Amino acid sequence: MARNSTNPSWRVRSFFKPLVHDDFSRHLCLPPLFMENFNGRPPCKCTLRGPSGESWTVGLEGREDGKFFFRKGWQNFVEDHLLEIGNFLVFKYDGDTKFDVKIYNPTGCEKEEAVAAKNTTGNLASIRNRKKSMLYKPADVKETSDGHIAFRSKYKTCFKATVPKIPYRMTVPKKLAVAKGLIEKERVRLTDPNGKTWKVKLRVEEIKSRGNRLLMTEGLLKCWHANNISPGDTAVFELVNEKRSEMKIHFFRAEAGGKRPTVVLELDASDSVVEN
DNA sequence: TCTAAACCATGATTACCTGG
DNA sequence: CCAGGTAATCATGGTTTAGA
Repeated sequence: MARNSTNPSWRVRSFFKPLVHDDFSRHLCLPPLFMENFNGRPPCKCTLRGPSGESWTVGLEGREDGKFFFRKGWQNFVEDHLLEIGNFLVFKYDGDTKFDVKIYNPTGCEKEEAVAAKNTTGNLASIRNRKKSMLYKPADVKETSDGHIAFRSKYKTCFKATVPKIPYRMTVPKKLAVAKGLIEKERVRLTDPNGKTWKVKLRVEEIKSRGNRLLMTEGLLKCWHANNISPGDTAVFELVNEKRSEMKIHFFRAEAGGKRPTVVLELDASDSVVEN
């Protein structure tokens, strides 16, 4: 049966999906009523046209319970548009195999980063990572006349720390950890300057009747190794997404003699800068 | 042997209290 | 209100232990 826009049997042409569960990154369930349009013969591949006008090919797979999901390729769409819980997607169907997708923030406004998304399907993961990294607002880093490094973040929250002698643990400043809810999280995702992401475990350590501290542990060492980072180097963490505990990390290496670089943090929208 | 957790020690900083 | 003393909290890192 030809599916086209003039087919009067198409009752449901569009639908919306709020992203409320954290499994959205693997698949997205389509509304059963919308699927009834296909009379049991849905296409196995669809094209999603994002807000940028670029297209992504996504598999449409059925499950035994009769539900249908965007599956194969969907993850690319999610990553390229930096989709996150709270985003609101509107799908408009052309009656054939194409969907126009609009993406909105919880504020009700269209998501800016999504408008800028470019399709890289089929390219290497590193290209995807690099592109993702570039979608973060770049920090303004300048060397001052007295040899210091002025780091101006476009995000509200950042902190700097020296990579400790015992490199597989690092303290997250207490105030920030509590204020930003990190103390209740199990993991953070760090994006290094190459755009590669690292899942790092968070662990609250009790300090014998003296309160506690939040440590980044498992996974941290791999990130240091991959970036050739050693104890004494300075790392700056920007909290780029509070809900998803995503941080972008910047490195400033110590000089050969072990002299640490002096990094001064500044913020555009003053919230919390923590200097250790 | 390496990584990571658990526990401990210490110095620095911050918060709080009190007397003038 | 302020200065000084004290207690509480925090950051850092060392040691020991466990598990892969």
